Amino acid sequence: MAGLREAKKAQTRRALVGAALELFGEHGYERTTVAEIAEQAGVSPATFFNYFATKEDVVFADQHLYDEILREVFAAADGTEPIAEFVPRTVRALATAPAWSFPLDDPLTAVRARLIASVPALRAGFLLRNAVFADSWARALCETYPGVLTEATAATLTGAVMGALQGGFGAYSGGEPLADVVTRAAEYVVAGFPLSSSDSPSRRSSRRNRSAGNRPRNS
Amino acid sequence: MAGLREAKKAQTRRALVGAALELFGEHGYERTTVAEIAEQAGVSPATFFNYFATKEDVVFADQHLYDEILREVFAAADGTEPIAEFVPRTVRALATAPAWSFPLDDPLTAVRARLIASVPALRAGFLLRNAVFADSWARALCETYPGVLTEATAATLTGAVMGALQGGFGAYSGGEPLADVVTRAAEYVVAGFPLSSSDSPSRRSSRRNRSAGNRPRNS
DNA sequence: GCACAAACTTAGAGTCTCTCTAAGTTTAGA
DNA sequence: TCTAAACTTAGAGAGACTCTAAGTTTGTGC
Repeated sequence: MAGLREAKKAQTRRALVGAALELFGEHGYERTTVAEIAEQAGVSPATFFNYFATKEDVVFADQHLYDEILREVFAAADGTEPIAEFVPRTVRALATAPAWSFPLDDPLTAVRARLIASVPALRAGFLLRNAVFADSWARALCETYPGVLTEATAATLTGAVMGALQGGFGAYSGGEPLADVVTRAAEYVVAGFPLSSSDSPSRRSSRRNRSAGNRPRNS
Repeated sequence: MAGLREAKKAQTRRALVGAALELFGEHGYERTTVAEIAEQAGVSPATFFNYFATKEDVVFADQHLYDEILREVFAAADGTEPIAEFVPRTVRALATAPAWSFPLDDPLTAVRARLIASVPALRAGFLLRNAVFADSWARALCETYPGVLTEATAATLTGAVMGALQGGFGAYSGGEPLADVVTRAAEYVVAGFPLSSSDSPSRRSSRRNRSAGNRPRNS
């Protein structure tokens, strides 16, 4: 029964994340001290740093879940699927999986998104984590498609995809489901953006059908 | 006229940047204190924060020069050049202009590049500045090509281009001139990556249309 | 030259993040 | 129950950064 210690740790960790996001949402990130977070969670300030290396880390507590999704997608890949389809499919898997231990409709989820978008230090941390993620993504692509992709091309590709996701996410204003938006962004990156004047935004959907994913192969 | 004061300020600023990069290169970023930088530059620690808001800022002292290059490129643009050509041309302008007040062969330039690549805090700051840069780039594109680009598409595009540059730069190992590498990366983003097996990297220049897959593929 | 105003520099006190160490407390397993 | 490992904690301290008040230098009008 080695469960008691583990359960207590998970509980403390969760209490710290919850307390932090609550206080951040109420008073702002900079104006909330680690001491206040620890007090709200019922532990000492020293314990906070036992669970998170930095104050920033508490906002990205669940980042590692995306790594697992990536691992799963690549574990099921055999390198026969065209890269131009595999990459957008990977993006959709990342966008649709619930990689966050709070439910999507939890207020703290919204607080977290707003913090990352508005606090420069957190945005920088987010971008850094994404860049590291893009690095391992590129490495995995090279291993799954040996000979097809150079390291430089893979790094350029995954960097572009992550950049497109970030840019698209920043300009996202609701409406269309986010998973569709980011998947299309990935398709644009691998297959090219619709930029010629005859390919106006209003006709984008017809172009999208042609590009990747599922079928209508009516070229 | 007020020339003496300006000159002295510029001299102090330059002394601080030089002292900082020298000490960073010698002892590392974290192990160098602001007090040491100030002493080496012959001013008080308080003065350091008169010139730079943070210790990190001293590494990115000349970032604003890229903004000026972007402004110049867009000032000379009239919106008739195809976006698929204009964007890579912009990238080449950014890559070839000497946007750094130390010469390219100055040892401090190499120190700076190595620091940004190896110190997480600096890499994060670099990425944040790039993201802000991508934002204003997207805004300028929307203004130069009204009606052709939505805000979301422009943000996705410039995000992808910056991401591609970062990824390609990270995997850069010399050989080909860097300006060529990043310009080609931008071309990949706007027009699509050469990903099918018949389209090997060596003959990318003959790649013509931007459909997702001209793929004779054995699936 | 001289005095005044603005710009610039500085010391000092203080807050907060983060590190490290040593000591106390709790849990797992014999 | 006893022991060893894991976990928590207080306390001391370094260092980035802020703020204020005081000193110094520079440009301008006389």
